[in-house]
Amino acid sequence: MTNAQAAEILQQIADLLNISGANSFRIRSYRQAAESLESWAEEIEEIYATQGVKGLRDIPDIGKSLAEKIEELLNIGQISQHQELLGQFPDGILELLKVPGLGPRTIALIWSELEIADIDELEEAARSQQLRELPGLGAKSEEKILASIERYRQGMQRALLGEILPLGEQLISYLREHPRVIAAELAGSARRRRATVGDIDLLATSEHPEEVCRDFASSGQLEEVTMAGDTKVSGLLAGGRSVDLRVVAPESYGAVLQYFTGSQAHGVALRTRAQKMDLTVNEYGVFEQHNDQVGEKIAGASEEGVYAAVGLEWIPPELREDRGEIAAAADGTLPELIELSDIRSDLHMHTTGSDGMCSLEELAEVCRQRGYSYIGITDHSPALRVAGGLTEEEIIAQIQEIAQLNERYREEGIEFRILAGLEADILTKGRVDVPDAAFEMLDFVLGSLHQGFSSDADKITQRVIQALESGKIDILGHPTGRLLLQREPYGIHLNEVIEAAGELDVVIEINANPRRLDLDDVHARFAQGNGTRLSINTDAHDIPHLDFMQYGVYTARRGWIEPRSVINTWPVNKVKEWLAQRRA
DNA sequence: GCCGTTTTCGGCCCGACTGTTTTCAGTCG
Repeated sequence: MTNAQAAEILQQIADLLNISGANSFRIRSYRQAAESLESWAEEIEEIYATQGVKGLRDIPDIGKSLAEKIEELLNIGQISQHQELLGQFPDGILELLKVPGLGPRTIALIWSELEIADIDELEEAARSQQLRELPGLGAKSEEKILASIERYRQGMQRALLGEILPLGEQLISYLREHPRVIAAELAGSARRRRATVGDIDLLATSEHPEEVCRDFASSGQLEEVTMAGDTKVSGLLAGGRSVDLRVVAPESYGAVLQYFTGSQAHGVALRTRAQKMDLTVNEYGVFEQHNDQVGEKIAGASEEGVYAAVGLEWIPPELREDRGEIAAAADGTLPELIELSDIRSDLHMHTTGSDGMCSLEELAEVCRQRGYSYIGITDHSPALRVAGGLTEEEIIAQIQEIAQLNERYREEGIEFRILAGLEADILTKGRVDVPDAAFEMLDFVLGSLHQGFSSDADKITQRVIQALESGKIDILGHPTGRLLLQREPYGIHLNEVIEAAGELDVVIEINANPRRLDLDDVHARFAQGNGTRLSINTDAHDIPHLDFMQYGVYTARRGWIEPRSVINTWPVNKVKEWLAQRRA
């Protein structure tokens, strides 16, 4: 039972309680607990095994009652309350909540009055005009529900940040070029750089919002406009991705930006704090408040001002997930987050030697021009034949080629070095696929798992830790094998691996490929807290992939990572010393 | 159901929009 699976069950309980009309604060408790579990790096199974129920209660938003429910879940695999709730409603009812515009009250109504229990029955009832007979629903509601069902069935789900960010930035540059726009910014989860994003939220400020809205709606940027008002435009891009634009006056820009960047949990925490200071925060600004009387506005034009008004330092968007950032901003202990400009090298990339698209020399030249001061070449090891794994002779030949290039840089006085690495497969029983003679000559080895994903978590964990203990791995590559929106991570007790890596002085990679982002933010933060070092690498197989570095940095920032924890912010000599120490 | 700068009991974020209503409930972000 993983934390994510337990969180999913708590969310389902919240949904079912919602439909059954339970107290809304109670429902919120389940949701907050679910989110808290998802951002908790230690596994509940392990916490419970070592510390019992008491350990579970140390997780934020888990109290006596929920700790006992999680205990039940861990012991017998289910929660009786969850089963009872499931028994009260038909199977399709939870899916109804996914239809936009359809909420728990309406679902409860149509279930109790018409026994509608799934989307097909709902569609039928709307078409045959049965819904308008119910209190609070009319002909318009039927139309809206039919349109929503159609949109839901088209199935526009979340997409990779790597796909959304370029689209969002293109829309933002359109807005910035508009003569009436003073400033424009991407908001929502894209601004927080979440690994996956749903809708694209855009904000702009202007003295003439209605003109900006009108022009944006008719600009052709949107394939379809679904709503066009004086301050708000909604629509769909070609392909169906939905976009919301809001345009506000300059005096509210900071407040709106704060408001629509989210996350929801961060906003709630911020406004709760404001309340205690006799202030109220909304999307227009921060206002004084005495005995429910809203008074003078004290901030709103800038985001910095909004945070300052409630006694906080400005919080970088990547941290706004209610994971302790408000307390840190109040104490002045926010982390000095890593930035792209701190990165001096990329230690995971492939050449035509294995399955890459360009030669060693070409790749090195491009990296040098990008401003890196060194790189690590890591083609695949012999066992990975499908990806053109190098033979022992080929590895040695590549090491010699690298030595020649480095010699040339030295002669020409160029401050750039190539480290000879290998992406070695971690084989069964923790054997590392690096030939002995090659190992002696390589600068470093990056170890990765490419096979045997389906074996159980205990075995995979054991296998990886054995590989780390062999001393042959300097960096552990993409440690969970996840492919976002596509393949779940293989079962592995990641925090055990992170702790072992910390003890053995092995570095863990944040793979920057937007499809991977592996380690994720939550575990990266756990690693930093544990003193385990990290390395942000692109795993580039072609020149354009070198741009993935930004996504790795975003993930690190979401994990509160500071430059000191990331070895490829170090100068090359420090990395070499560290490697020499390991070999010794 | 959680939690404590006012609290171990009594609170718990805020406003816009929509459709159905004559003053509001439901949904969303």
